[in-house]
Amino acid sequence: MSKSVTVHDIAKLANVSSATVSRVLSNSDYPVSEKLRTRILQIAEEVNYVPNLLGKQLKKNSTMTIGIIIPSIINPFYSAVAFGVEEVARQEGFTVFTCNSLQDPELEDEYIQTMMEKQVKGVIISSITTNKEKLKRLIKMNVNVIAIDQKLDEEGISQIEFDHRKGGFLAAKYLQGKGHTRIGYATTKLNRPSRKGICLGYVDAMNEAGLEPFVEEYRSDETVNPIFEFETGRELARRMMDAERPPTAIFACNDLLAFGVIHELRARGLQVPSDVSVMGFDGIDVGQMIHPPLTTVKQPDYEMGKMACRMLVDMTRGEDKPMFNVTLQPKVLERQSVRDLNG
Amino acid sequence: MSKSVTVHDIAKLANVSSATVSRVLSNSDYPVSEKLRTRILQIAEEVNYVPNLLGKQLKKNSTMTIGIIIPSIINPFYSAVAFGVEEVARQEGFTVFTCNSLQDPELEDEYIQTMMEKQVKGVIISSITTNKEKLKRLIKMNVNVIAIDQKLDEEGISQIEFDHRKGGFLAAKYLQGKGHTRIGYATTKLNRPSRKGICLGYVDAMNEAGLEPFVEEYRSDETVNPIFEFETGRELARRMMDAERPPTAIFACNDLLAFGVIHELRARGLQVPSDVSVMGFDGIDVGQMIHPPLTTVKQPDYEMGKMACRMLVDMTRGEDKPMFNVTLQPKVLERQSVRDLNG
DNA sequence: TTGTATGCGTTATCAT
DNA sequence: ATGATAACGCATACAA
Repeated sequence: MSKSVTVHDIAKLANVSSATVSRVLSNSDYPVSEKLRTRILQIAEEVNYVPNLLGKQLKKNSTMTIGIIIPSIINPFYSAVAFGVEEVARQEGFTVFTCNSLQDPELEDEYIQTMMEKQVKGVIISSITTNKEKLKRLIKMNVNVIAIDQKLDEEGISQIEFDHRKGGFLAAKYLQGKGHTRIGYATTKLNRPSRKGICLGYVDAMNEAGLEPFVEEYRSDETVNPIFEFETGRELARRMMDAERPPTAIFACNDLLAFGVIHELRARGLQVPSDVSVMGFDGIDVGQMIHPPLTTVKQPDYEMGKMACRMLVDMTRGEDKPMFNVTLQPKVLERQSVRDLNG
Repeated sequence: MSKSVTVHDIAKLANVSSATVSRVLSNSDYPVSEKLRTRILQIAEEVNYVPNLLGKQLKKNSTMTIGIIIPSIINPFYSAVAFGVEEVARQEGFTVFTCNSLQDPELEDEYIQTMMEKQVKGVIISSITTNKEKLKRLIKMNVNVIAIDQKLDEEGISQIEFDHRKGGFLAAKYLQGKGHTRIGYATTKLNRPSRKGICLGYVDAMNEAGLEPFVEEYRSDETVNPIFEFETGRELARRMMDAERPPTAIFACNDLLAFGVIHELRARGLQVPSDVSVMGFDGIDVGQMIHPPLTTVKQPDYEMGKMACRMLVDMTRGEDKPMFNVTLQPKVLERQSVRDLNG
């Protein structure tokens, strides 16, 4: 446990000032003679010099780190987002703190606080709190903030939105196009804008076609566990198929839920899609690994992460920060879980 | 973009010294009169004081941050590990840098370097490089290191191992117990100890039973993409079923691969498990969401993450660091993808 | 081209 | 109980 070597140590060894050492080792464009430069580099190499970024960052008042706050890295959707974020962060020389808020407002605020204290340059957040005080403080502290997934109407925050409503609309329209008229929507608690958006879009499409919406909502509060989503899907499918007029197609608010729906249908001896069609939402990878491959609405998770980080990095660079929001568009991923009732 | 407020600012406002302010705001046990304490706390509150951890950490030469280096957060197995790590880190007041090495030795070394420079207290790593020089430097720098998943025989590194070999053995034995004699093992490239371990265990069990091993290896180098694993599974299943004596049971080196195997079998009109049985390895959550629910060998991912972080935290505390390794034991998760050929 | 000296925000040591 | 000051490791304004 040797004390770590500093620029001063190297300065002594090289018989130069620490300023010169710093200039060399920090790749400053400040002129230093080749002779000294090589000598210093050599010594640094020999003694295994490792710069202490704490000192540098304190001095320059700038850390090359950002934070990402998401409900849970276990959720395939968010892990794809995080992967995208990290990819461009790495390319740009940033390191990223990953924070799982577990959908707990207190935890979320706690993490925001920590990010401030650790002096991150930016935060990418999927926020679920209703009280945005902490978040406003973040912005006041000159930390760049980008909201993803969950809409966040606060001044000074750029958004990467996803058009959930249009996604819901497209899904219902797609099912209608396949000849379905009795289309159910299975959703977890409608307590978040994204969920409401999908539902609204679905209802729009049903109304537009003169069809009666059939929404089944799981009211107990959600957790962060993929299996919970799966089980919720089973329960909702149960309820819907026990209804007086069961649907011929079930549209689920996310893919994991759709997996549960399919599971329950099969348990009842129903075939997907020949007996009942199922459609998901999100487009996670495993959707194409199950049987039947899940037709779903693609929400570009990985790309969303990359884009968010790209915007963040740009913001940290440009002095004049052009604020703008991006709205990503949904796309139907046509696979094999929907039956065509036409002809 | 107001300059952030420091202990000195507060000191001025309260007409006290910055030392006193620091003592109060850092919850020091150094005695400060109640009068001053409350006044300082009040002012800090009013001016929205946010401590700059950079200064504190530089001074104390200790950051409450750790790093986790894994191949890819997109892989459900590693995201579960990361989730576990983050959970206990949070409880213990640590923040975690998440790093995806993408199985690239250079990237891995780069991240190790960054972790050193950022002065993390510990690193949890699933290392795939053969050259462990950088890692040794880490240890010399007094950073605690815990190896997970991939074995790492270096002095000063604690390991959380998983008994892959026994896992492979158990799987083969399980299939044998169900009456299977022609059991194939489908694996990605056998270039990592963990994969070799599973294979060895499988071969052990086959030999022990006087059965002929049947290993099909995908030789091209793997990537980090779950879909790649899936496709690999399809390809391997194709090869195995095209063999002269196709197996009645296929054991895959991970669950995603098993998904691909099942997919390919179905594409050939074969039912799982009535025609061919399939067994996976890892026990990721989605395994129970597909059809049929996948029988597999559980590798305790989440618990592994928690345990690794717990050990790490303990190491950062205790002055005398008791080094020890943990070997987690495999367990067969009996679900419905294996047919019982007996009676 | 090189060196000196100061400060980033914090805490710890030593006086008072 | 409180204050003055130095120090953590680094980068930079200024002097030489």
